[in-house]
Formats: sequence, C-alpha cells, structure tokens
Amino acid sequence: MLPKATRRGLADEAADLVRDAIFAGRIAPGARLREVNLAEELGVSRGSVRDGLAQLEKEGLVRSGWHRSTTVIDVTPRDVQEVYELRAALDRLAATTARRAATEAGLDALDGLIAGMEERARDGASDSELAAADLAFHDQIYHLADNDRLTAAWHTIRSQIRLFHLCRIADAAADYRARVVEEHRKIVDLLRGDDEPALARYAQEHVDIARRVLLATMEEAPS
Amino acid sequence: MLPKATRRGLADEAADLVRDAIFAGRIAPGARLREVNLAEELGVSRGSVRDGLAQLEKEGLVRSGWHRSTTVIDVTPRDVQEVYELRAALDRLAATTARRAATEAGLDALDGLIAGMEERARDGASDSELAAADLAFHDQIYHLADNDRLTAAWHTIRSQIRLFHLCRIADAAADYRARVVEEHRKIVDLLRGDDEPALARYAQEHVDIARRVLLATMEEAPS
DNA sequence: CGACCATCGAATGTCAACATTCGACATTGA
DNA sequence: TCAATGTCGAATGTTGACATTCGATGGTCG
Repeated sequence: MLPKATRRGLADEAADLVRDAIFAGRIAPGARLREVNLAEELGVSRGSVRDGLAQLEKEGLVRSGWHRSTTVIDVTPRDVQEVYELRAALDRLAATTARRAATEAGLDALDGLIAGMEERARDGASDSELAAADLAFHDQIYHLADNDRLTAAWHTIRSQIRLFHLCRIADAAADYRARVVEEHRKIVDLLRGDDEPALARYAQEHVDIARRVLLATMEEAPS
Repeated sequence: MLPKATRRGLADEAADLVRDAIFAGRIAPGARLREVNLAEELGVSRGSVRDGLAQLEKEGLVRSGWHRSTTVIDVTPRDVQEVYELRAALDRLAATTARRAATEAGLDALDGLIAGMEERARDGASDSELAAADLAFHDQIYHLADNDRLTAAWHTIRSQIRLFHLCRIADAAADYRARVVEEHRKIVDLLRGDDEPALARYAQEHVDIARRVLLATMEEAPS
C-alpha cells in the first residue's frame, strides 16, 4: 500500500503545523490562538488559517466562539472522563465489527504493530513513540471495521487522547510500559476467537484501565 | 429557561438554509452544491457559504474533496448500515449514562415528549412531525447524559438520520407509527429502573429495529 | 476504431482590505 | 471605595478579486 499522495491545501498544512506545535508542547493547553499571528508566522493568509483551525476544532483540540479567540482545550479530569467514556463505546463497536470483517492479512498487520510496540518498549523508546504506536494499533482496528462514520467519530477524539498522553507522569508511564504489550496482544487474541461478548467486554475494559490510570496521575499532581 | 439568543454569523445562517432546503426536498441527495450559485442565491459571500458547507460536512450531510464540488450524500443501504451501527453504540452509552445522572425533572421531560408524540400519532400528524418528535426525545436523552463529546458525536449523525427518514415509504411509516410510542415508553421505564444491562440491550435493539425497517423499505423500492 | 493527450471552461483555493464585535480600561457618579 | 457605563483597541467576520486545479471535450496518433 502506497502512501496516499493526496493533494492537500494550505489549510490542511496549517492544521498539521499547529497540531504538531501543540503535541510538541510549543503551544500549551489553554493558550489563545490568534488568526493574525498564526497567519504571519506560517506565511499563509488568514483564510487558510481559519479553515485549518476549523479542522482542529472538528478534532476537539481547540474551541472557539462568536468573535472570540479560538483556544487550545484544557485537560481537566472531566475532559478525560468524557473522552474515555466515548472511546470505550467506540472501541467496543470497532472491535466487534472488525472481528467479523477482518481478513487474515489485516490481523497479521496487527501482529506486526504489536511486535514493533514490544521492540520499542524493550529498547527504551520515548513515551511519545510508544503512545504513537498505541494509537496506530487502534487505528488499524478502526480500519478493519471499515465504517467511515465510526472512523470519523474516532478521529474527533483521537487528537485529544494524544494530548492527554502528554500529561502522563513518569510513574504512570512505567506502569503503562509494563502492560501495554500484554493488553494489546489479548485484544488480538480475542479478535481471532469466537467469543464476541468477551471481546466487547475487554475492549471497554482496556479503555477503562487507561482512564483510571490517567485520572489517578491527574489527582496526584493537578498541574 | 430563556431561549439562548446566541449571536450567530452568516455562515451558520447559510448552513441552516441549505440544511432546511435538503430536508424540504428542494435539494436532492447526490446533488452538487456550487459555492458561487449558493452565494448568489443566498445573498452572501462565497467565504460564508464555504464555512457553512464545512459545518454541514461536519454533520455528514455533504461530502467534498480537493477542488471538487461538495455534494449531498447519497442514501445507500451501506450508509444506513454504517450510521445505524454507530448510532446503536452511541445510544447505548447515552442511555446508560443518562440513567445514572438523570434528575426526576429530566425524566419527567421525557414523559412530556412521549405524551406529545402520542398525541401526534393519534391525530394524524405528518411523518415529518413524528420523526422530529422522535429525534427530540433522543436529544433529551443525550442532554441528560451530559457529555459534550458524546453529544457532538450524536450531532455528526443526527442530520443523516433525519435525511434517511425522508426516504421512508408509506407502509413502513404505518408500521413505525404503530410502534413508536410503545418503544420510547419502554426506554423511559428502563431509565427509571435498576437493570442497566437490560437498558443497554434495549437501547441498541431500538436502533436495530429502525435499521431493519429502513433497509427493508430500501430493498423493496431501490430509488 | 480505440486509446492517449492537449486544451479549455468552470469551479474551488487563496489572498488582502473593509466592516463588525468583544473585552478591558478608564471615567464618573453615588 | 465600589459599581455602572462609555470609550477604545484588537481580533474576528465578511467581502470581492486573483490564482490554481479538476474534468470534460475534442483532436490526433497508433
């Protein structure tokens, strides 16, 4: 499968740039994004910046109102609760649908992703890399489910989840590193099996575990 | 509670106008929406139309690509399958969350909505009115769940569901009219009860029934 | 006769200037 | 001193003109 090579506009480019800046920590949660500033900084027109910010709003990374600056979302316990509750429902549907529709090649791809994940966990890759591998694994499950609307819903919270990962504290990361491979391997096992209720249950539990760990770190160190 | 009196821009206005035109049947599924035409017809600039169409795309009512006209979505069996599968998962989460968080006043509001629904079903209101009452009922459940991300996900398929309703054939409408009150009343009963698994199951079943009826009418008369 | 390619028209992407609106600061009065 | 209000600056909403791209049409070559 070749990379998409899809023709994109400046708006998408601007959205990518701003998104990366947020994930790199160069733009903090809660910061205000002024269209004029970004337009000048990125070297594109305000219209393009505007469209790009609209895309980021679709991803839930920023919020905006009438004649009010768009701001990067805050990361509060409530936000985490909301996103992970929704994610549990989506992951459950994605997993059960993928189990019925998946081909052998598709499941093998999941094995490959887990292998890469294991390698990174052992070699001491950065937390960010590990989190990216985690997301890539779930991306593949959504891809196997082959439901455009479901994938779109996933994309409306995917970026927020990635942002949450940036707030993880060190000890939580160690805990995460110890479990991540095992948990994902269990998902693949269930995808290959016949017990759909068990798969549905575990897909939700996988998310619930992540939610609880994340909320615990936030209460310990409320930044 | 006063009406919001929220200040809106021309883009939102344009989005509302186009959305209504689609629901009124003045713009058919699959039709191409040219920015220049709409701008002239609505008396606003192309930029505003552009933003409005972006909003409709967020609702899944239209699709667009790079340098390609945005088009109203088609209603194929696959679209129905995708949307209703996702809706089942969302409704399940909304119902179970609402059961835990709902106040007595909130549940009473549901009773009121059902009463209005029953009245309309008896007095021979139009299918469109009945469908609107149906959506209003589920809107209230999402409101009770009090999860902004979940509500946002609901809004990305709500308009599509309304569009699907327009394709319903007469005999399916009769069937729908006979069951609609009973089914929704059962949901409220379960919301007031203690059996969460039963509520989760029935919230999904309620959607599955609608999906099957709709798909059956589409196979009989594939427009 | 079929397939490939250049050309053209129409529609979208981009831009910079103008109009409108919000939030904050200073001012005034009790 | 505090609260209400008028004023001002800065940022967003809106607009029309310009640049770019897609799809079709027609022609040419194998």
